[in-house]
Amino acid sequence: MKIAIWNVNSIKARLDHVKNWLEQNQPDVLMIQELKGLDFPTTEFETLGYEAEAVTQKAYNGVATLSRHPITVEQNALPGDTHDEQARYLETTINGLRLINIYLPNGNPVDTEKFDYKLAWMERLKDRLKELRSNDVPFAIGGDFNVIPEGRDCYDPEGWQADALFRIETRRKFRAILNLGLSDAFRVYNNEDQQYTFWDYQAGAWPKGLGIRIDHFLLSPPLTDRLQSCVIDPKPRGLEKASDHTPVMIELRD
DNA sequence: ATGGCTTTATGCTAAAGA
Repeated sequence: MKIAIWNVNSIKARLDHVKNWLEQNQPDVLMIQELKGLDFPTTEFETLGYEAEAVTQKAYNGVATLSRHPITVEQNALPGDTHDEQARYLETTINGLRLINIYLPNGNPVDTEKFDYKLAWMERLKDRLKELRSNDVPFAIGGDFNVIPEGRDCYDPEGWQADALFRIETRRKFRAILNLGLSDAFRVYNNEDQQYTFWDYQAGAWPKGLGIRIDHFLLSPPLTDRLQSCVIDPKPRGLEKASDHTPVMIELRD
């Protein structure tokens, strides 16, 4: 089973890129982040053989899960705060697998409530995943975590130190989530440094190769044991009118 | 660079992203 993630930075602006990528890569599931609008083009994907479930809001955020197999929606918001209106979480069951699609808050600037919201969101996420682990529900969680796990996952660790994506508080929360027994799928078979999923639009970051790794799959133990590969596909970042993120895809053995 | 681009909003500038 092939499962992919991609922060598309507006599904409207990136529709053709996403359709082309689906046709070329044929994943069973694609979890999309940053839809950036209320409308989701469901029928465009049905034409390609994908069922779609989307959680959207006006202008910002938004996540959608596309699947060749039937989708059961388990949660369309992260439990733990009924006042949280932001469209960042979609938990589904597909082919008997619990697949969680997240767009974790950015958190900048760090001296504002945005950073507090990020850390609180990560704490709620840990609670939810802990619950699934306690109930022995195997799961894969994927998406834009807005977390640089280690210094080797960015081009300039010193320069990123004060940023919400690499602050020590952020990495501690990320580690606490991993310590539920999850694995960073990319690191199961790949020990290379400077492997990125995002390159800024500004300052020639893409042509200079200055990126960060912030889009991740975390797997619970039974799925880690089934992991065959986890690959970053940098090609879409080089297209005209590209998203600033590029897809990551895992393959699980039957 | 105190964000150099990019996108959404019912716009003619602001907000957000990372």
